[in-house]
Amino acid sequence: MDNVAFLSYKPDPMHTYGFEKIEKKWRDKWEAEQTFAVPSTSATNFDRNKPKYYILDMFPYPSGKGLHVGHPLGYIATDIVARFKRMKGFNVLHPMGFDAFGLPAEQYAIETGTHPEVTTLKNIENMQKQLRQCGLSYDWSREIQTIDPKYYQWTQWIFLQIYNAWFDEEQNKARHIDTLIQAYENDVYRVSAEKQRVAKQNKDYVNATKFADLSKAEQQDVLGKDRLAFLDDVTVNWCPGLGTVLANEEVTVDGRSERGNFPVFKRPLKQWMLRITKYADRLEDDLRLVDWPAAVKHMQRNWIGKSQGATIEFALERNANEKIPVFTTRPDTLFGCTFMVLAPEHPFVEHLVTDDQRRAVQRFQEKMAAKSDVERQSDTKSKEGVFTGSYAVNPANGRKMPIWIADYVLMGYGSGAIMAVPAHDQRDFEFAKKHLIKIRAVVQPDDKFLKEHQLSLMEYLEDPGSLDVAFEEKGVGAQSDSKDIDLNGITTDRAKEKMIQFLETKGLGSRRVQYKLRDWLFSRQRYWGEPFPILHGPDGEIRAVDEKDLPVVLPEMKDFKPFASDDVHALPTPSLGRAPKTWQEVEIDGVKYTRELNTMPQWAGSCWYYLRFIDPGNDQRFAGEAEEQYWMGENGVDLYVGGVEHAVLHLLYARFWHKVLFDLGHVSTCEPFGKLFNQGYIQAYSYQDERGMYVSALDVQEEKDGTYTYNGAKVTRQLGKMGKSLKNSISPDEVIESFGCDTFRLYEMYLGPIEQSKTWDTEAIVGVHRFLQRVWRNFISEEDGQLQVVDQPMDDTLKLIVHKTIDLVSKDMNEMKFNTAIAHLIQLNNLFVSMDQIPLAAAQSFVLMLSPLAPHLCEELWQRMGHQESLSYHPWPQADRSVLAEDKVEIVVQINGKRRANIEVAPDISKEEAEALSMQQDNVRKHLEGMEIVKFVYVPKRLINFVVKPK
RNA sequence: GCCGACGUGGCGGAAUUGGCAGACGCGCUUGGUUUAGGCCCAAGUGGGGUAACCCGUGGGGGUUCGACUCCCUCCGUCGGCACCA
Repeated sequence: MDNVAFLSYKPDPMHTYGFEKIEKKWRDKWEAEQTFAVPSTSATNFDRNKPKYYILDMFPYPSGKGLHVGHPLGYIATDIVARFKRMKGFNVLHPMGFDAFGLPAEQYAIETGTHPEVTTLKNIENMQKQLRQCGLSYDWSREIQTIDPKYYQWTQWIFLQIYNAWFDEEQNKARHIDTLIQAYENDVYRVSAEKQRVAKQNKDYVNATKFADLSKAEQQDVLGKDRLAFLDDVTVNWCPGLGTVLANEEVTVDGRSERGNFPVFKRPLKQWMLRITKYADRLEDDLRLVDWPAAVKHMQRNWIGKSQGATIEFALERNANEKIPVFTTRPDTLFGCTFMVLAPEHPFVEHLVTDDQRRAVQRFQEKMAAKSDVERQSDTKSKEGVFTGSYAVNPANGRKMPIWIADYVLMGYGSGAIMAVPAHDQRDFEFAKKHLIKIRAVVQPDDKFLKEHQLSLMEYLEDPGSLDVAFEEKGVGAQSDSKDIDLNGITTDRAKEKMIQFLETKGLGSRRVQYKLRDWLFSRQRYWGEPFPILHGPDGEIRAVDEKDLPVVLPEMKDFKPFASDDVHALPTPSLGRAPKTWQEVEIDGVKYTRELNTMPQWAGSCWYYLRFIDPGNDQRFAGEAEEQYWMGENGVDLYVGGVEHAVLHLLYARFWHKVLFDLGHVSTCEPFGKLFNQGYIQAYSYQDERGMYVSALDVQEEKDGTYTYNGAKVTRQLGKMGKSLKNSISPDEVIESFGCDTFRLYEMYLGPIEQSKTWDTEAIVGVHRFLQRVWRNFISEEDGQLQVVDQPMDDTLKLIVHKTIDLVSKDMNEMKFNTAIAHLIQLNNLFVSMDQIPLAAAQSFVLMLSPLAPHLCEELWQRMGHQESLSYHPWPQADRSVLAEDKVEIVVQINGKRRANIEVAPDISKEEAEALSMQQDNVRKHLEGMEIVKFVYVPKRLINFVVKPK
């Protein structure tokens, strides 16, 4: 069947069951009876003693484009698990909602010229309609929308928790800001490390002896140095095309916005930041605790970028008191350091440069400043740099080293300066070769390396000719040339350790853990987001909105467009600047405050929505304590399913918020998502004509020679995403209309493992449809529509097969291997086809097992079997172990690994009995003739193997 | 460049975790039903051979009575990170 035929294909009514009627009947019934609604944990009809299972989908953005068949893949999978767990006796929480704030919704609203709320609500309604026909067992009574003021009231509340918290390094957790104020007021401010650090940063306040003596604005300024949410002058990613700044995570590698693909520029700006870096260590460490795909953990670790090493102070040659700190992960190679490199923007450069080098350095700095980030990052080969004229002293051996600046050292990481060890670092090596700087090998390579390059150890370490390959060392020992420390002949790991200890005792440096993770830029200049619950006073005081005054409702505005611009130099201006003055200005006790005009980023609402589902109607707290403890207990969300695209952004931010809430005592687990599962994508072929235009995939014909044509013209084929613009999108609606929702669900699951990407193949769908038709025909007579099931016991063979299937399908369900579960059910059903009459017990087990996958059909059959209650909460069938414990098993007899016979034996016979029995087989005897048995292997229940050789 | 995952018929994919490779479905072949096509039903379908049997899980090597599965190595595909010191 080609694609054209698929469109017009309708199963023959003569040979299909009336899925349209059946599916509508049961969907309506579930909805009318609220079958899947979960009562409050304190309700009388709620059994708190039953185990809980919280299963969650990543909630969607209500985009205007509607769903294609790829979207429901994860929802169908979670629905099957939810239905399975209910039958297994769990209280199942399975909610759905919409993440409706943010750029995509606003961009769509701008494109269509209507208010984002109107378009968003319309899109939500449309998506709900599409989701409903997939037969998903959500508790819709718990639906949430992030744009609802009753929801974002708590988003704002959580922001205030973060704002009113500081990170106590000693306890390695967040605490309420009052504890810090108290410490300051108890005069600790004057003497504590905090005070000194703050004093250093705020030279103006050094003279104040008491915290209380500072002005309100000054106090807030001091506290801002420690609050987990704070205003700061930072270099931000400014995107004029979108009229907003973006988080690092929202900028692509080639320096464009992830949404809209507009160019992004660096520029300094005062912005709200969240101090996620304080949690870098715990975010990294606690990945141990969660059951997540290795790839996602890997990506998060990569993003956090923890590396262990040391900070080493390098003194200037001309003045030993002036020091430049560097960070290194290879302190053991300190003796091999032959020069230093600073980032071109490093503030110390000005101080270092000598008169004769000044012009060259300035020219280089200007050149680097002119380069965009994009250019600088893509250009990893050139290794440009210039000598500053100054020298530093290697603290370990007193050698004099030139100080350079170069493009390959970044200001944003470590201290913006490095010790260069050209012999043992690829980049330093390339730089040293280009600029003819001395190379010194100090780590001894392994024997294999020396052999390959035909070098002796001495040659390697001394001969300049060997240094072309020096940086390739594999590291088995280290050399040193100081009397104070001996690293010779020990492993790299031990040498690192020894060097750090040496540096610390000598006061030359210290152990240091460095992270790539930066603080989270939390403000946006767009309209369609949560307003900050923050007020600005006339004297620069920052003041949190009182909790009782939440929510700060987003003002009604006709013109909500961002101040976007083609002008690179245009300044970021918040859209809320267009809001009425009555909204912008607030008077408290005679003081006029203005509202914060930035809004929160798209991620804010999704950082905690899983907590709201627990108790969505609560207007006293984000969720009731007892409810939170029950549903989040132990593992948090028990199963969280969504795409890998959220591996770093959403999942890192949500973990961070959750940890703050945990530290402040608002939630009971330190991790929100115990188990995470990434569903794959559904891919589809798209077709382009000669001009590169996409043509409708449904109208493409495959020719006999394997090429593809559209209206007779040749087109090229490519496998990729499904989408309206690619003209290869298939909506669930059309599939459900032709084949029914049960077939659609079954088919999506049958394509392959959920975690894998797979190709949508319109042809194969008839396979599972045929299966469901056969199921129907097996149970319901075509002539009279009567149930064809007899209340008779199963014979032994059928019993064994049914119980084996129960065993296998149960296992598959637990492991979410729905494709193999379906295969086993098809197999059992094929057995039913060959039977005249199906025993009731077998039919019931079969229908129960199929029901999570094809719920409508199974409910109908279940009812026709005489049951009043929905099977949704009926216990899952149990495999009878005594049936499965066979009294005879067939095992293979092999000779030298070759199968020679099959014999039936009792499963628990002895090795000797097995040997004797197998010897009685003619074929075995024949092959043993003239042979000597060297060894006899017996694997109980599996096989027998004779190892023989000619006599 | 670094890190990670994977490689099984014409296709999507199974394999009780080291035990009869290819379950199940698509496609294909033949037959039935049908005015015809579609739908539906039945049988067959890794390769070679009349057959007994032989060969087969990217290539090569190893461990084992026995390897898709474990180890080494090479090749290929996909994904992540990318001047992070």
